[in-house]
Amino acid sequence: MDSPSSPKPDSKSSKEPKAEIQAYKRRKVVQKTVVTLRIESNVGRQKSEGPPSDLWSWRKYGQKPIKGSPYPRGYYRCSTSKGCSAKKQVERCRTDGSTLIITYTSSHNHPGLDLQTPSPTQTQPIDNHPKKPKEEQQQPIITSDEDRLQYFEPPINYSQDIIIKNEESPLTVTLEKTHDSLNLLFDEEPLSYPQLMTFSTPKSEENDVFDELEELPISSSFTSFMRSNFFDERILVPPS
DNA sequence: CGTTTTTGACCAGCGC
DNA sequence: GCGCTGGTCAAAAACG
Repeated sequence: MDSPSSPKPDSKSSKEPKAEIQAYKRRKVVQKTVVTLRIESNVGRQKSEGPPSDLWSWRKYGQKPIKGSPYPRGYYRCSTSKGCSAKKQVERCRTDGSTLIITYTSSHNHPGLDLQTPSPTQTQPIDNHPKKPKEEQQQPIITSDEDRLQYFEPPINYSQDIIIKNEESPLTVTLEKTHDSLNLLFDEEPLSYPQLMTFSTPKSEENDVFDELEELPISSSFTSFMRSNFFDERILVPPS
């Protein structure tokens, strides 16, 4: 179940070492927003991966098989703007192939398409953010660092449940997107979404055999965690 | 012809 | 200190 082509990563082809390799990310302290959406039978454009669903264009720059997951993880970069450093990782849930896990990193330096937010004056109903000024869609919220600002907009082309969770927080917000456009401006504290705490009962879709095609020892905690979010609990709101 | 995707290799961080 | 895993780059191929 390794590489479908050459499962033998040879390293004999020693080409000249690149001494100009840019410094990789030193740490993974960058803010990451994980959006978990369930792919139902509603998907019609997703071939097999499901990279779209955003307002920006993403260019795939890498793909790697994740240990413990039968599905590879795709690495995308925003191609809408040349100077945009927004990135996202798309992968499927190891236990549910119907669940797509999109991890957004960095942020966009440009507004998304005008597919939504027709009224610049009419802000989104979601403004429970204390720091949510009036940046409609043009001026980025520059607080301190460029990594701080973030144009975040969840996929709005599907009708599945979207679970947004912060990597650095056990918090998991599950919200159900109906058909409206949701503009969420995430900061480093997505702990304030009292209105987004809506949950829709997941339809009993026909899950593929992914449920048992793997004999990987999944931690019971993980399973419990998943179940808690998908079937029992909807959101975990830690006391700020 | 330009842009995007694919694939292999390389490197850094982390765990053991 | 070594090995493993994850993340990114780069070249070639594919596609529009």
